[in-house]
Amino acid sequence: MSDVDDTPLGRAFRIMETLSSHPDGLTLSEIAAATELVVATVHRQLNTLISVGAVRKLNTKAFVLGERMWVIASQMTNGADITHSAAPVLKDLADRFGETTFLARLADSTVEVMSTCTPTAFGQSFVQPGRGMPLYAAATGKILLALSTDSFIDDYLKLPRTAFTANTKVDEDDIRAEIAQIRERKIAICNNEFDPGILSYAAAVEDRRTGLTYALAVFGLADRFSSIDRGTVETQLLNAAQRLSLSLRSNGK
Amino acid sequence: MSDVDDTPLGRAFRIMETLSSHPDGLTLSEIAAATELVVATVHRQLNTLISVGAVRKLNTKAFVLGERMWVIASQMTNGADITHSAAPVLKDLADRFGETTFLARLADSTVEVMSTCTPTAFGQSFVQPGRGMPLYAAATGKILLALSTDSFIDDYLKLPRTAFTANTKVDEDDIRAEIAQIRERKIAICNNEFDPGILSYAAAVEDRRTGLTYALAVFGLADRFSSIDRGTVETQLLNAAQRLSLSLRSNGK
DNA sequence: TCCACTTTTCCGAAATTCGGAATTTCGTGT
DNA sequence: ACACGAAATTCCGAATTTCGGAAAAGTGGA
Repeated sequence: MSDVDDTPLGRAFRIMETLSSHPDGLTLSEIAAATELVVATVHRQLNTLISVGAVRKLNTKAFVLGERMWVIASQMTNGADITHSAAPVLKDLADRFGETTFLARLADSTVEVMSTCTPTAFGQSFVQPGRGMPLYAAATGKILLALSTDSFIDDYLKLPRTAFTANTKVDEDDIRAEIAQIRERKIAICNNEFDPGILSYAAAVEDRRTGLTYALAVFGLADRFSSIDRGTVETQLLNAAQRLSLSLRSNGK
Repeated sequence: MSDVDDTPLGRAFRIMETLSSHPDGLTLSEIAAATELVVATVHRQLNTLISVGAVRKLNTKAFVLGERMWVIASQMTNGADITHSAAPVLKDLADRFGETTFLARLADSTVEVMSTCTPTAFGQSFVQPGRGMPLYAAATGKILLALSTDSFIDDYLKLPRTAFTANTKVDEDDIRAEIAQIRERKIAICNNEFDPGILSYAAAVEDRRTGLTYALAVFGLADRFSSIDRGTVETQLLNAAQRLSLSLRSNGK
């Protein structure tokens, strides 16, 4: 529309802008009409946008913004949309077990806690949003590490480690063995390995829009929390993670 | 990095991706290093990105993602980040007056309520998230309309209007007069003009990142709510809007 | 099958980008 | 104030990419 938009990049942005307000996708001709661009141009632009991952083609007819744009948007908003979708899930889980729950992600080789939820009518949380937990000790760290690429794991394991408690696993072989197990069971457990006296479980949440994975975790004093059957916790947690993952698919308001 | 990224668009995306994870900005040479691109290329790309509004230059040294990207990100996430920042402000206001508060935006010529907050320990809300209110009757509608461009207002006033109550202003001159007043006072009031028996106040929240404006509103039964001094409500509301607007500047975690 | 519409392909002209190298500006220490 | 090294900006010919009208191919309904 504006004069500065009459450049290759400007046209690409006009298209992306149009797609951004149509989550269900638009067809080639609809995009051309909305952007006031020539059909052939839109067609070519869409293909280059697709080739860099900024746009995705749905059912051979509709186009939507692609993974690359979602990753950028997620970064820009600090994952606000995921935090948003996660709130009810965190609350549900917290109330179900009477323990603190939280959502975390990988950032610069450490765990960044994005949001937490304490069971209604209960004291304050042990984890504060922010970053800092290592990937080899806390449950969230373990699950995030286990689901990373092998090359990332290799690099990470070259870094030095600290034994936070007597239970902390610092030996590379031990950690690799646990990673294998976590990959199979889809659940990570941390019993007295990071914070003394604390037991926590974590499951992965897959964001299909960005390809990024997050960790959903429950967290409590071992004395109290270990009285709840382990299988029950795991099932509920996996269930919640699944639910959250699905709710991210079409970014339902 | 990838082979498909060796195209003009791919390079632009590499740069935007890099900037997305550095909210405080990066210098030209830092970007060049991070993206593994030649400095001259990054320099040129940044200029074209700036010319389309995708990137903004800070203090003559640092670059950050620009308005255009924020608008797109905001659209993609359905304003999740604003909703997120607004939550505490909404809650504070709601508790202060004991009335329902909400955040809304303009969408397709109607008001879309993004999130609501009822005072703690009180019944349910009158407004449900979703869309539908007209721009000439509800307080949120009025403020959003008043702050739109003149051409938008002209177009909008050509549409037909309905008198929801005996107080609804439907005459074009009346509406234009009120718009002028709202622009000056920065506050819109709706007393019994849309929902019968309801009094509401709305103020504008400016999102400097996107250039978009949102409406922050308080909402209550006229019988009860009108007992609170009008000046007090307006001051508090403007104050809250200001606070929210500032918290959007640097998207603090 | 025919028709109307949408999508894809073609292609020469025009615009944009690339990046090495030269030039200018900026920040600092003396 | 002056000099020096790093960062930013400008230059420019070669190479790549884009543009959009027009033709061809594909789609779906009557």
